[in-house]
Amino acid sequence: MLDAALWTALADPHRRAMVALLLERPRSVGEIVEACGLSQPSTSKHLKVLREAGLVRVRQDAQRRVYALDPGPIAALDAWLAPYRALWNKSLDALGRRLDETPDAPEPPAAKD
Amino acid sequence: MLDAALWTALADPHRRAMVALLLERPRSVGEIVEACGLSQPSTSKHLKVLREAGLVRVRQDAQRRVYALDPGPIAALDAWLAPYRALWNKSLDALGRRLDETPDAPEPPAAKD
DNA sequence: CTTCAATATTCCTCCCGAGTTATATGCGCG
DNA sequence: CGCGCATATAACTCGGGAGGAATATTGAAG
Repeated sequence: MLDAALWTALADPHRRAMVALLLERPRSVGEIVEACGLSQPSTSKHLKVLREAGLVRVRQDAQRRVYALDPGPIAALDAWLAPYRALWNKSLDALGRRLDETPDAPEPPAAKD
Repeated sequence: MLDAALWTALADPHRRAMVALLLERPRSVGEIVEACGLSQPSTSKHLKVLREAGLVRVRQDAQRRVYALDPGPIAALDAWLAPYRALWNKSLDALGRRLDETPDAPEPPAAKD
């Protein structure tokens, strides 16, 4: 189960914030530090976790390291989610299929679509 | 940020296994205990976490408690994922758009669109 | 080669989450 | 009404993850 690291990485709200931040555009560590309000070492550690989960990639630009999002692992998350999508489609479908189990409602003719 | 509990719940591999188990069909606690190989109290605690994250619902059947998956939170996860979907679609698109950044390739005339 | 800026790493502390054992609750049955 | 089964909760221990301070590393510039 390789994506255990992926779930662990995304379990932390600060790391999710970083990922959301990197969705807009790649950023240097300094920018991320300032945006997240964390200390620099803590930020670097979080970035390391994201890196090892494969969620981000680093490009070295002079002294700066620019982090960018890697879409692969998030696509894997989407794939994990796939089997459940059928489930909630079905439940929405059942909702739309009218709740005729109401014992005292005499079938209101509201055909709202 | 209500879905912090959701991420926390799904961060644990045992709980993900339980969720996957409940995707097939609702199960009693005893079944889940046996399937996951955990002790009964530990299983109950995990189920409590899933319950408080809204991921599962309980139906009481005599002494047994039958747990079933609730599609709502997973749909929320899907919604969270939505902004990233564009990202990896774009990256796949870029792959298909041919990697013409190869320095020695003299601009192949493949105008594929 | 020295120095400075940007980032990573180490060490330490603390809290939270997971597991186990023991116990409580609730329900059906005789 | 007391017993046994299924599940939940409490009390406790333990390991890991998160945060901060201090330090190491790397690259650019002079």
